[in-house]
Amino acid sequence: MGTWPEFYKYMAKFDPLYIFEKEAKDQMRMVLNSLGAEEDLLLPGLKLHQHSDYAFVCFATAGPLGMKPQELAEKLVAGIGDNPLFEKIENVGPYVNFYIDRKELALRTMEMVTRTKDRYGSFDMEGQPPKVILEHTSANPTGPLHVGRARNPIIGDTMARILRKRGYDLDVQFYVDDMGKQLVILTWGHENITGLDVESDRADHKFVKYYQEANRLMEEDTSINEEINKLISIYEEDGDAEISKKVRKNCEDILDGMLAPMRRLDVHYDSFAWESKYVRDGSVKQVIDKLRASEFTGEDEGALFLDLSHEQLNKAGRENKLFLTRSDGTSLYTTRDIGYHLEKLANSNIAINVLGEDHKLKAWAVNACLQILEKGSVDISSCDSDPVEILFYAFVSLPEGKMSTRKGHVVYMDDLIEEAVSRALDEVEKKRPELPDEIKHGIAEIVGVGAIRYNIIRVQAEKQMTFKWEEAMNFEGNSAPFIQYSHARASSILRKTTPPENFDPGLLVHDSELDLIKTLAKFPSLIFKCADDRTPHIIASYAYELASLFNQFYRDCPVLSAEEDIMGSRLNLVKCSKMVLQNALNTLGIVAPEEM
RNA sequence: GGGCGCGUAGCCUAGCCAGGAUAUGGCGCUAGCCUUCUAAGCUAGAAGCCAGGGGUUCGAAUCCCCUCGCGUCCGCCA
Repeated sequence: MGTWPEFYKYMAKFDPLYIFEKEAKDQMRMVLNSLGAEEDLLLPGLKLHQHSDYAFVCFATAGPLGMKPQELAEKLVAGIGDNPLFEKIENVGPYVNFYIDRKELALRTMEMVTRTKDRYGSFDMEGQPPKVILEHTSANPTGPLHVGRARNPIIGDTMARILRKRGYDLDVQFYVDDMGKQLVILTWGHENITGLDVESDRADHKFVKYYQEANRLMEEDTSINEEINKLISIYEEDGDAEISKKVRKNCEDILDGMLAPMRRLDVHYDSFAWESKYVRDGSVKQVIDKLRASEFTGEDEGALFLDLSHEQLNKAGRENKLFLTRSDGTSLYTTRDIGYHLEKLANSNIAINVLGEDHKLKAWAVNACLQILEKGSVDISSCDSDPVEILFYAFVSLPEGKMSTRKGHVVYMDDLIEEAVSRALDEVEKKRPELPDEIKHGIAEIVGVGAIRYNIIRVQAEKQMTFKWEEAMNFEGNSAPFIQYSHARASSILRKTTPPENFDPGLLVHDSELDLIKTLAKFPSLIFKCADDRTPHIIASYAYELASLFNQFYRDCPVLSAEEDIMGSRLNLVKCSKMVLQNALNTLGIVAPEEM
């Protein structure tokens, strides 16, 4: 990123708060230096804080300087003196508090929002941006996506939007598992089972029934079991072009069906990686040969395994072998995944996967193998040395227990979306009966779908969730419709008058106005941090906070009835708020409606 | 049995990585606010041994150790 002043100029271009933070730090550094502090003592406590805009906590620094914390705080305040960027800099006991000059902040923030519009909160990388491959969803193409799986695409797609705003060159990939047994089983079912009630225009819904029935038949009839197993090995060896073609066709159809609810949720993929490719092109065989030659693997009746009892791999557990091939030498899922990831690493600077917590061991093994293949040794001491970065999420369960297609304990995404949109439509009918039907349906779709995305993304990925209809359908309080409603309110004001080009931000002096501006200012630095920390759920909190502050402003500060100068300033604040609400919602993949 | 993750008011949840000043919001509950830019909104109130116990520290929801509870994995399945 270059030298410090260059970085400063870079950040100041995108983040209106940056100059204030830098100035506070520079001032602190200057005074601390004059007091004889070492460089590493300077800034342990300088951060955003509830009691002021920036606060420096003096405890850690005072001791080594031979001062009492409060004494240091007083010296700092005296040494810094007045500063045009800050309204006031004062100490409260051992704390030094910086209060940003609100007029200065309003000016800079509103200027930046007005100028950059939908790019506010987006960063450009300097030079060639790093290439990131983000893999998400990658669900087995056997049937419709259910709610238990829904966390993956929503976390993935939101993360993708954040990384794009951060400026990365992003490729979002869906890894299609077309080598597994399930596809062959389901293809056999489709060819051989008749009389099944499968009316549906969606391949995923149709095929899941053949899949379930074929599984049942396999269990009760050994001859069918054998027949299908034979088919599986023919397919794996690509021994019959006709069979391969059929399986691929079914896979594509199911995949297309599965992605229908994703399209409705505005979840996007840039490319699809087909598992079979890595078997057919020989890369999996190369992986196997190379791993077989390494000191980290062993063989058990011809089956290759990763030896987890090896001192560098010491991963405890009852079973210390993680198998990489079958006895007949054919590959297993994990091994093919390594082939895929080798290609990924070759084509990217950063590879990120979104995975359920059940994949932890496998993901760990893939990373270990990638290290073995790359450098012949393994470092499992920290995730930082992992070639592939993983975002894990905990499962969504139903109140009655785990979601299971087999037991019928499932809520499909399609049903969830249908229900959400239908409930949203009820609300629109109640609240806006005068609107034409077409508009009502449009709003219901936006609101229902938004509510689902929001309720899934708002919770930290690694926390377990229990799916409850009442919560998923929440249209008030901490929910997408709450935020959308604020946006609609802002739009409604702006439909009535156009904000003047020239206005005085200094007229915005009400606490509600100032709090709102401060929150508008935080958006870019938040995107930056959420991108680097991989924490998409924080954007949900932010959007809610912003909407809430806009609603308070809406209550406290009449816009259209205000005196002309003030109206001009407020109209511009509404315009900026609308813009940032829209950008925040867009980051969450949620549509910002003009009315609702 | 072992690995990994989670545990914050009746319910859901932020903060935890980089320890500091009265622990963030929502749902629900109680009491209010629509002749005024959309009340899917706003205001006020009650409600917390931050799972439990030790430790480190001037200071711990946050760091370390132990215990308990929940989830998940430990297939020549994917």
